[in-house]
Amino acid sequence: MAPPASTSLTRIQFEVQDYDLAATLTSGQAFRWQLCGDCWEGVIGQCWVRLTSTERRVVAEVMEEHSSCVWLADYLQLKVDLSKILDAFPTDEPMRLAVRACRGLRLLRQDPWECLASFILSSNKQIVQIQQIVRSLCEQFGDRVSVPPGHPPVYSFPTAHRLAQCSQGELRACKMGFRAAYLHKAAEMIAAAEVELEAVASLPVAQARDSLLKFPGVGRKIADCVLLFAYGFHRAFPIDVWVTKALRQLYFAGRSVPRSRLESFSQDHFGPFAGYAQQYLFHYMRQRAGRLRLEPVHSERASVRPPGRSIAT
DNA sequence: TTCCAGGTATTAC
DNA sequence: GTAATACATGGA
Repeated sequence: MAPPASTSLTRIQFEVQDYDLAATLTSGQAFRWQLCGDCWEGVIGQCWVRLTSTERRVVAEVMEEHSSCVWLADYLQLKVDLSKILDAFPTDEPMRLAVRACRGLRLLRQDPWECLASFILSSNKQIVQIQQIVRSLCEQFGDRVSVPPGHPPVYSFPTAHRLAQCSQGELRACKMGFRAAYLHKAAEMIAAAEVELEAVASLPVAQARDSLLKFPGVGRKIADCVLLFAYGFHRAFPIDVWVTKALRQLYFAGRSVPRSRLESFSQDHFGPFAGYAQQYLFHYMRQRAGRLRLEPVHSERASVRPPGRSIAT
């Protein structure tokens, strides 16, 4: 376990248009971002990151050794022209309301293994519980990363090789229940190079999906999450309980609709950025149901910055 | 206490 | 092929 390599912080500013950082980081794509005072703190790869945003800027603080900003711009998809994406959405009333509710929401570009593993842990779990499991997994099996002086320890997401080495019992201690067997087997498959996640990126979407479906605990929905959140396949359209509810209520007059019908409708109706539209509908429904509580964490971590107002609106 | 959660695998028809 | 059911755990 390597000690922190440096102690100095670097500040990087990005000019942006239409970037809603809070919506992006709380929309159920990634599970490691925490509101600390008026900042968001998380880990990308081996790098601790603190983010804030204003109307025209995203400001990042990272340790000096990670100050090349290419990886961060890629993760946050800062260069994406959002207006082009929103213009491609269908012009119906539900989409208009969803965009009005969370305009500026972006899809992230995450590491495939972290995304795959996190979503294997997501099945039949609430987002807050997924966050707890992932945090525990990182603390138990991740590596310490460099943080500012006085900051509590922070850990990277554990590699597949690391998780393949530990027992299912050790994984279960992170409260993941029956998902431990799935995660462990998936880690073993990666470690044995049965599926190469890097190669999936260059496949056509159907073949990419088939590759992901080889992992235990991965069905259509989780495969589509990874296609969308890690690989950037913008037509992937994960249908979970919230999106099912959104489609039924907003497009099928509340009727019960077979999953197969929802799948065909999603592919026909939402266009080339269907996955983006899906994320707007997902976040809109959760917002409407009052399921987004953006309160700063009440721990010593919050004292790194003075508590500020909630970003929730 | 009961229901349900960014589902999947298994079994039954 | 579609429909029910078990699965670990904990928030609401």
